[in-house]
Amino acid sequence: MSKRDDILDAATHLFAVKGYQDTSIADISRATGAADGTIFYHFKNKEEILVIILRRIKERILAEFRDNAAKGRFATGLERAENVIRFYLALTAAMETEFMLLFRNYPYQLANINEEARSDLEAVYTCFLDFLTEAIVLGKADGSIDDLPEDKVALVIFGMLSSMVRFRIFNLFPAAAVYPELLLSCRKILSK
Amino acid sequence: MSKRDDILDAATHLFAVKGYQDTSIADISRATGAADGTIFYHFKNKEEILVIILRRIKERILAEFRDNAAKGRFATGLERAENVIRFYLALTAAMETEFMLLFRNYPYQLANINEEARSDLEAVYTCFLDFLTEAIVLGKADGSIDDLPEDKVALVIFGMLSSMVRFRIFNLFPAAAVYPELLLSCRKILSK
DNA sequence: CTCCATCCCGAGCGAGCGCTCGGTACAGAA
DNA sequence: TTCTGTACCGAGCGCTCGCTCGGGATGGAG
Repeated sequence: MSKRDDILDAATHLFAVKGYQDTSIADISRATGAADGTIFYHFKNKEEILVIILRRIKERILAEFRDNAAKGRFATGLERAENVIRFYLALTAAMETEFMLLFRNYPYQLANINEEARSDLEAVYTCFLDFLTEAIVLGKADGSIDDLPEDKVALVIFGMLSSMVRFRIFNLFPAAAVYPELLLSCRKILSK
Repeated sequence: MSKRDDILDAATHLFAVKGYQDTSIADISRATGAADGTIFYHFKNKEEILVIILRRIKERILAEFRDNAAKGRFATGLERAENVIRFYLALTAAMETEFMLLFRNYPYQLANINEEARSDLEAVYTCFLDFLTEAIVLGKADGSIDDLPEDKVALVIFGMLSSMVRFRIFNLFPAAAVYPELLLSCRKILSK
């Protein structure tokens, strides 16, 4: 493992757990054994570290979603939609640290002033919303899903899911215990 | 208006819009015309400003919810639940700045090390959840709401609502356009 | 008037921050 | 062997931050 990767991994963890602003360069160098100077040899500044981390996260999430979409075969649009939902929940559990970072405020503040960060964050959200919207369109066509504006319903469901994940990751509520009701609620919203 | 209130108002706005960490004492003094020293005459440190702001927000939100509950008369539990939901959406619009602050990460970080902040934040969430849970229990009894664990369903609905409000407040998605579908979804989840 | 409390001011402190820069170590090419 | 490029180090610079402190203005009580 190269020092550069060490730095990215440690920074990902620290930015997620402590937050970007509360993580100093000294924190990262302490966590990696690298000197301050080494960090600025590999990255032009602190902001660039976060931008590159967001890029890595985006690429991994998009790849995972494409993988999942490629291997699934479903009889109805509703089943496809439920697969996307369950996959999102599983992915947020498997990539807990990464989603913790995505659920923080700072990346969105950065997105306002950094074009790369903005497009990467957008891609992550669009990815899930697109797959879900696509499934809803199929379901409306085959009659398994209620006839409602697909992008709006997708956004409502996305909000519901991401809130539960946020609650779970930040230990605000025992949200994992609610997953059965969560899936049931999604089914109620989608079906006629 | 006393200088102390000026400081609290300006700090509320700045903490909400820029974030706690990105707001310096100098920012607050510039916004109020008060000197740095004046701020530390009224508050023992920067953290205390936020703690007092959270206390004020909690008290106002709890009062609003109690007001709403006191004046409402509803035939069914479902109608009562829908009133709570609509009231939450109206309140978040009326107190946009305050909810923007509540949706930031820092207050929760603070809650981990400050008992007052923790209990105030908890009270805000418990307030909404309690009113909604109560309505669901009534609805289950009178048959207007499906027989599901009331606290879990309340949490799912709360998540859905708060996500949409967050999307709207931070301009992430055009979430206000989704409010009709949001209410429809709540009804679908609650009814049999 | 004096005295005291309250409110406010702003220069300046020490600490911590992101970042620079002169330097070292070492591997492979010439 | 010398040269060159890559990786890494850590002292320290310049700056901003939260916060302190000595003092000034005002107003009511004695």
